[in-house]
Amino acid sequence: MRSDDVPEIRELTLFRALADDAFETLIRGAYLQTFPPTVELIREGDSPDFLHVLVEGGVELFSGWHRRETTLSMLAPVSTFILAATITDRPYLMSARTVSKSRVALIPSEDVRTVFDADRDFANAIVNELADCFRASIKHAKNVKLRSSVERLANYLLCEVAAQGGGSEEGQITLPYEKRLIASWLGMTPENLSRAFGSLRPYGVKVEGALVHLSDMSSLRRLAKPTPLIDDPAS
Amino acid sequence: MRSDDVPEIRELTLFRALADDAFETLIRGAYLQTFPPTVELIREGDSPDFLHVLVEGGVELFSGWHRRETTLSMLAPVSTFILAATITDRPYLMSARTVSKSRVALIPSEDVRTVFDADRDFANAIVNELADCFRASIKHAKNVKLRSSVERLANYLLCEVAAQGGGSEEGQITLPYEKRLIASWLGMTPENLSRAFGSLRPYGVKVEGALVHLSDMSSLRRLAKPTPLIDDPAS
DNA sequence: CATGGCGCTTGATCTAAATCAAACCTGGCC
DNA sequence: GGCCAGGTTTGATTTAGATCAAGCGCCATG
Repeated sequence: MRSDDVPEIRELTLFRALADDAFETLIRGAYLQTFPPTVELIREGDSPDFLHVLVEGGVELFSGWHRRETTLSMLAPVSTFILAATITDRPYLMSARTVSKSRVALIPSEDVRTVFDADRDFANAIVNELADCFRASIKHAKNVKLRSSVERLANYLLCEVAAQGGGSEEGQITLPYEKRLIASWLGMTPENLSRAFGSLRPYGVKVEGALVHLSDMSSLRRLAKPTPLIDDPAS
Repeated sequence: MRSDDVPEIRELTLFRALADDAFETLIRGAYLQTFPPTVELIREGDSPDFLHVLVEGGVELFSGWHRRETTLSMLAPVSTFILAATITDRPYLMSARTVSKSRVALIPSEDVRTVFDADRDFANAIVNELADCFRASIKHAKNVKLRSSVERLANYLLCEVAAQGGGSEEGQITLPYEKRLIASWLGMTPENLSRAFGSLRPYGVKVEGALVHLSDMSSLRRLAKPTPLIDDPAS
């Protein structure tokens, strides 16, 4: 494992409270690989041999069912996947694929479980991480079941502009993923995402490729009606 | 707390591995209440003062957003809610309401966190319970995003007949909840659920009130295409 | 036993989104 | 610099599901 990446991995909430020797145990048995885009790292149904850590790039968690496919999560560095499968040693429910050139650390699941048994702080961190994942999944289900596709897009844009340091009235974002991936995560087709962007034009939303300008966020908020119980990742 | 209920609560996976004194700590501070149907036990956004244990009856976990509402989970005895909120001490993301006369134990969240800090086996059980909740939520999101409403109903019936001890070709179930609640959980209106039942008639599905007869389960499976990665609660 | 309320079913209509097709645009590769 | 492939946009059409309305049936209550 390149020592360059270790500090960034150490700083992850999951690992931060770990005793040094416990962290060393995990890192010593891990290895790091760089993957080009569109490589399938995990296939749903498979056994979770590793806890993956995305160090650089981007990863999509998705699932398929008889010629249909949907995106369930989009991961940014630095983050782990899939802790719930690793800790319970049950088959992956989701597949994972790189969406851009990515560097991923693979930590053997057995090592994770060994340290989990031994290190109290790690157990605490795991509990909080699992609770966060579960809460994120509930928010996603609420988003999909309670809102129309235009409402989901509007709220997505408001979240993204907050994450990218925009103002409270105007802002600009660069979409972090291809539009067809965002469409899939939001539960719609790429054509429909395009039409949804179009229907937000009267609310001050202007699209130029991957660049999106928001010039009337009050108006957009009135349409979107954001709530921290769905839209705030930290809540 | 009535001593009648304590053995059933003790047998829950979450509490089974607890040391006797730790379990006593939880039970001593808890109290038990009986509620009539349609009582709101939890409101989303509120602070999680208690971990609830459903001892008898039924509870629906649901969420609302500007005049819209959806069911996110239907709980049967004996089960707990909402562990993720209790353990992280963050606001409830879902509301809970009784769907029939129910007996519910309320265990103070502080006691839960105290025992979590002190009892290693409890920490393990909590991790597994959270992972299970997260996995169930992923399966629900997959069901909602990947399947049509008829496919969701067909798979629901196949699951329910397996849970109620039906055969592999024919079976009969009693719907455990009102149809409008099942419709909400499956992500459709009551009218649409009725029509979905109707469109399953050619597949051997016959409805009489809350009683459902399945007389051609091979045919129904070919339509439903069940997969353990969505439909098996134990997988 | 009668009445009223709520859940469910059915019919008619509307709408949001998917599907299919075609054209355009952009970026990467030769 | 040109070409090609993939992503995106736009148009037309279809479809799944929602909405609205009305009627029926069942269960609980008086």
